[in-house]
Amino acid sequence: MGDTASMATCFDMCQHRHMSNSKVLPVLAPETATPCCPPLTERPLTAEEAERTAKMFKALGDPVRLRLFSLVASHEGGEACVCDISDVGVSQPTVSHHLKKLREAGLLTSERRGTWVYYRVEPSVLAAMGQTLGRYSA
Amino acid sequence: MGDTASMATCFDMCQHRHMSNSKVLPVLAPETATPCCPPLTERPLTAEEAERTAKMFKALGDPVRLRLFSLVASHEGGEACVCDISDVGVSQPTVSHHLKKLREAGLLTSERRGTWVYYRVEPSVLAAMGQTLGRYSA
DNA sequence: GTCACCCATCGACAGACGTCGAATCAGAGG
DNA sequence: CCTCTGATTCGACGTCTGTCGATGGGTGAC
Repeated sequence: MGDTASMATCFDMCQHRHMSNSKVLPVLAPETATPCCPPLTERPLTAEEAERTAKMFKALGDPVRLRLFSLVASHEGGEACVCDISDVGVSQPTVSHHLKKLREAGLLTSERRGTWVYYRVEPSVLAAMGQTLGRYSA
Repeated sequence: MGDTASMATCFDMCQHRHMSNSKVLPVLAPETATPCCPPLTERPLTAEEAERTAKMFKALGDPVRLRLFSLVASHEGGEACVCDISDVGVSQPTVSHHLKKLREAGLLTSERRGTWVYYRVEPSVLAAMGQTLGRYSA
């Protein structure tokens, strides 16, 4: 299950710009990361770039996953226990399944503390996606 | 086939900030549009918001579609004929199928001029997606 | 230990999705 | 008119995916 790690490193090459929250995020050596993806308007994506980038968008392409992600992202303290976000209209196994997908896409990280499992947003991957969308909103 | 229109209007409520390209884009009356989606970190998305927003991400969640979109977005003049972007490794009907999906998601618009059909990026929807991702990359 | 609780995994199923070839539609030009 | 070319639609097929109930694994309390 090394998907999470590979997606996380995928991003870090994408940070052409400065990040103000470098204190919070672990700093990875650039040479260990594979390049992720330029803005979609810059040049046509290669097949591999598209394959890699599509996984991130696909992870947010399901309504339930999007709600779960939003619940974690907006939760107090930046993290949420599974029991806090299980009320999205699907069964508990399904919630677990979607959280796993989000984890595999590198969008969330999980940590067990005692009885509960806490999920937390991986900001770097979000930033990579935003960068891929380009500067339309500037 | 009113999907394109509804997605386009979905965005325009999202423009809390000024837009410099209002000359290019049609200006829609805000009261005719349904709100799209706040940043994912601001508050949990409702079911309808998630449903609507997920469609946009889903559209970019396929490698072939992502490449097609990138080909249009990066093409000279901001638009591309289908014949210019049909070399992505799938058959021509499949290309047409994916372009239709991107159109229905509001990400592309198409226009027939003589023999050829030209596709063009809809910048507003991209902006809405970027805004939904929040300010991680700022 | 035993029980209760939280969460993940398993197995199965229906529906959605990507893909193709064939057919069809739309213009341009004989 | 007919034909050629570009693009979409149709019908079919295999695969992927979201969902569930049942089961299992881990942790804390009694």
